[in-house]
Amino acid sequence: MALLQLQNQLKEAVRSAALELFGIELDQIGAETPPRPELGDLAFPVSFELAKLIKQGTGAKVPPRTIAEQLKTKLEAAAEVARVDVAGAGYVNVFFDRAKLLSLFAGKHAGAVAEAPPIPDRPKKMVEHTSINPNKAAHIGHVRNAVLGDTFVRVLKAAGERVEVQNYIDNTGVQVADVVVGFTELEKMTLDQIKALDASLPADVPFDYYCWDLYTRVGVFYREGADEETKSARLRLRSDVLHAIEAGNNPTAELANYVATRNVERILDTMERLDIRYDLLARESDILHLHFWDRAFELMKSAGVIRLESQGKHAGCWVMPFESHTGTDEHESDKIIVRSNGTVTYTGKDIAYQLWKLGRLGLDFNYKPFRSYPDGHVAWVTTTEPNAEILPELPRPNFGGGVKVYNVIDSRQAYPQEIVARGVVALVPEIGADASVHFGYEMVALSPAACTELGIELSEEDRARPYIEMSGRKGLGVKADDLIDRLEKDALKEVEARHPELSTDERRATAHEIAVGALRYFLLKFTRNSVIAFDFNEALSFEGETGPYCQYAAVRANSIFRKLDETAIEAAAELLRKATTDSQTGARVSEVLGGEAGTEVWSLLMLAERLEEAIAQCAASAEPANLAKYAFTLARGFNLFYHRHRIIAEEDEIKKAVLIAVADITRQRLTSALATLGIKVPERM
RNA sequence: GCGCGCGUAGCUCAGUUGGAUAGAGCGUUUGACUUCGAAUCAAAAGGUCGCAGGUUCGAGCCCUGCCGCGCGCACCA
Repeated sequence: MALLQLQNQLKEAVRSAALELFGIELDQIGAETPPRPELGDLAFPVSFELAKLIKQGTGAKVPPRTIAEQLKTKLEAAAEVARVDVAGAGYVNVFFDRAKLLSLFAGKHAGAVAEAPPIPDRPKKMVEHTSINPNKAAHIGHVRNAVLGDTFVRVLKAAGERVEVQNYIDNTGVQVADVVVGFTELEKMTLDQIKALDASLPADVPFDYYCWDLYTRVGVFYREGADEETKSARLRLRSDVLHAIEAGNNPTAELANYVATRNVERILDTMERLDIRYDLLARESDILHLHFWDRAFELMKSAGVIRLESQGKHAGCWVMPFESHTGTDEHESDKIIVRSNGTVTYTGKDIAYQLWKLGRLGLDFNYKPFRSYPDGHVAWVTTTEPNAEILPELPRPNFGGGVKVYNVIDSRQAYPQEIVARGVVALVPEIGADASVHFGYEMVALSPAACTELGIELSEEDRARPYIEMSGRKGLGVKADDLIDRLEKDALKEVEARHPELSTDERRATAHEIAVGALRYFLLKFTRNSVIAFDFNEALSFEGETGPYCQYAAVRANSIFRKLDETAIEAAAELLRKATTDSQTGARVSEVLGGEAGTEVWSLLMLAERLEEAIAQCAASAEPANLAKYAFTLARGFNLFYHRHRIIAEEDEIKKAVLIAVADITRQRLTSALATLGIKVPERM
């Protein structure tokens, strides 16, 4: 039995006791962990609520402590419960039978949490993340998006959900058009020349890096060094390119497609370094050419979700009424979906796409494989070509049609996201208002110190700010690959100093895992709505509350078991099982787990056993930082335990068995928690 | 102007649907490697939880007002 089951059992006991004693039906029973282990293993603050309900029902004022006393006797009946205390103003504190619980937990292979198989009939959840404009390299702000999304996917999977991961490719946007203008106007290049350039670029300036610089140069080209007439001619150039891309089937569109696809490939390479993968790349050009919008437009018109304005400043536009934002003189409250020139806005396209994700559009993409990962997983991409996917050896999954969609998009887009969600729910009310979730997060900004380090000159105004926003347009930002390279270099230096006996490949692999652990943890330890003011020292640290700290704890634990006899774990479990029948052994185990030192060991076990709870809570709250904190707390607990006890040298057989069991459970749970965060545990570090 | 978010230790941040003595990391000071790995551990110092009211057995958390900061409010994507 797992701890979670035991908790649920006790909650049921509280529920039936409340019904029996007071005739009150409790719908939700809160159970919490007491602030200090001396107070117990599980606390029910339920007496306070019952006191309130009794007063409401009968008018009788019953002190919470009196209620708690009555609940106490009911809970003490459970076999796993050693005793129950009433504490404070009326807490019901449960103390478990430590020896009994340890014997229940020991020797099992509990590490399978991260690979919990999805339940096949489970309705599918969709997570869209990354969605970087494919016109330049990814920066750390993009990585925050991808790491949050990928981690949340892992959390959902660990909680037994079926999940589909999508990456939206806006390959027809102005950003791509800008880079195309850069190639054709600034570089005067043809598609063949671009391909030749791409093939000849040095390793330290890959295609997406080249585009990064070109993109900023185009920005300057539009804005500076020319008279107004020339500038507006240049901007016309941009909109001509944009239209050509949208229309498709012309040389400009072909060139743009090459640029976008190459950038997507490079971005996927970057993400793969961080163990981030996708099931489907959904391209905007395909949404356009397969007429998803036309269908959505018809649906919206016939449902009366949008209306055609005949007068006012929005005359000729199709708008969606949006009353929650009161209109002012400057800003209308209605949201334009179709412009007066007949073109659709981004929001309109997004509604169509969101409908498809939820299986409510009545149209589908065509698909073809885009890339295969080493383990055989395939990321597919949408296409307009019919039957493109017919490859008998590669069965295609069914994409789309989820019951719930999480869009990982930064919180600046809260307003457009709200409109999309409302539009969708207005069209298909039966899916419910919570089918579209904006999984928002704050941006990664640069600290003034980071800017200085990057050699970025700041204006006086910017220097006074707490942080400076990154900008792809201005080329202001830390490229993801650069940061990963630097982390790997730093980690490699440490590994080389500590483990000269390892081969070059092993050292490099270890350094890579440490670098990934450091970066992923750094981006996950902040809650979603906290702005990360990026600081190199903090991000490059391997000490304190970091990924490597957590990895290190697991590595140390593993090294104990590498040195122990292979049968030690099973032998320890056997001895602990004996303790449940043999009263003398049982008393000794209780003694080892008692007292101040024993309570510390016991607390670690309790914490480790709360992994499922932590994952479930993380899935429900959609806050990956919760799990990151849990992993760190568990690692910290283990490091203390490690320091206090010598397992291999322990002479007391019973104590050794207890220590082995607790250390084994802890390392399994820690490894599992880290895996769910996308962090691996190296052999040595 | 309206909407959203934030304000907690010197700094960066947590704080579990309102719950017990508000917690971490970094930094500072001090101590611990002859032991299963010191990327570690222990100890100390550090708080008017922005301000003022309110709700109740109980508020960092909920409500109201104010102050400060950030973001958003396009026939841009």
